[in-house]
Amino acid sequence: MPELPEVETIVRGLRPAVLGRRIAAVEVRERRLRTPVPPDLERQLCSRRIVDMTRHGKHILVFLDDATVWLLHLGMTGRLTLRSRNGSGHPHDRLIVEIEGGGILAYNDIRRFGSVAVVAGATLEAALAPGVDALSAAFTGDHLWQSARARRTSVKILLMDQRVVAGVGNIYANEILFHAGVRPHRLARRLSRRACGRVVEATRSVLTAAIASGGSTISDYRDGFDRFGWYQEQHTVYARGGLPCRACGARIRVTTLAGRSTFWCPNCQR
DNA sequence: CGCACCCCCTGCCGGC
DNA sequence: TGCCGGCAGGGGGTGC
Repeated sequence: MPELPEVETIVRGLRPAVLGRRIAAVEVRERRLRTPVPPDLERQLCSRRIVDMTRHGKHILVFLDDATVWLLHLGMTGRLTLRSRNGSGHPHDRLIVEIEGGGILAYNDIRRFGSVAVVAGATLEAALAPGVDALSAAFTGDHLWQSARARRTSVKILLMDQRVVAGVGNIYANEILFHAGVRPHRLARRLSRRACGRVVEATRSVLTAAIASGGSTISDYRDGFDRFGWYQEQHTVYARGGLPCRACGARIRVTTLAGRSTFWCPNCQR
């Protein structure tokens, strides 16, 4: 589910609500996530004050007052929401964090593909995928071009490789390549610097527009306050196989690339 | 190295 | 109506 725009929306919403507050209690309801929840997570989080909350790629970073960082990755169906009070009726709650005077931060994850950990601030970079954040100034056409040069893979697979650029998943890779006018299976190393620049520009504009719409809700995604995103209404190709292209009317094509559904317009993308 | 294919897990939807 | 296969925003592992 959550790619960069969804994670950014969650962080923007929750950050002001938790900043400066202390974690009063921690309850792990399910330790079997993608990687098992560490046995000492409760101890690592409890009584810590939250000094900052940011995002890198698809990771949520919660900076704590003992120079550690609480890392969350939401996988496919993860949600991080703030509720006024604890309660039952939330079947897939995996982690409950009580914020002193600030409600309950609940990590809910139907499929348990997400992960939770606490790392020392000094080891943060090692804990994250090495790719530059898709919205950072470091993600340039030249960076993409240089990354593509040594590799023999398609531009879509490269764009989704978190070691190259962090934050782009399947929905937005499809959307970005439509806006850049580039076919997903084009060999990345055969793109010109100029074309790489167009892909990076499209990345910035698509992700920014998606954030402005609160992300895409396909089925499971909700923001930090349990609200839907609306960018799915602006999707041009994703999940539109067989439908007419919004720009030219040609039928949107569907194929599989690296096991992921891939959509493109045979006329608008070359 | 790249990639096709599998896994993890749960829910939903369409077809029969 | 009910069952079964296929598919889903992610990531990691294997073997060719």
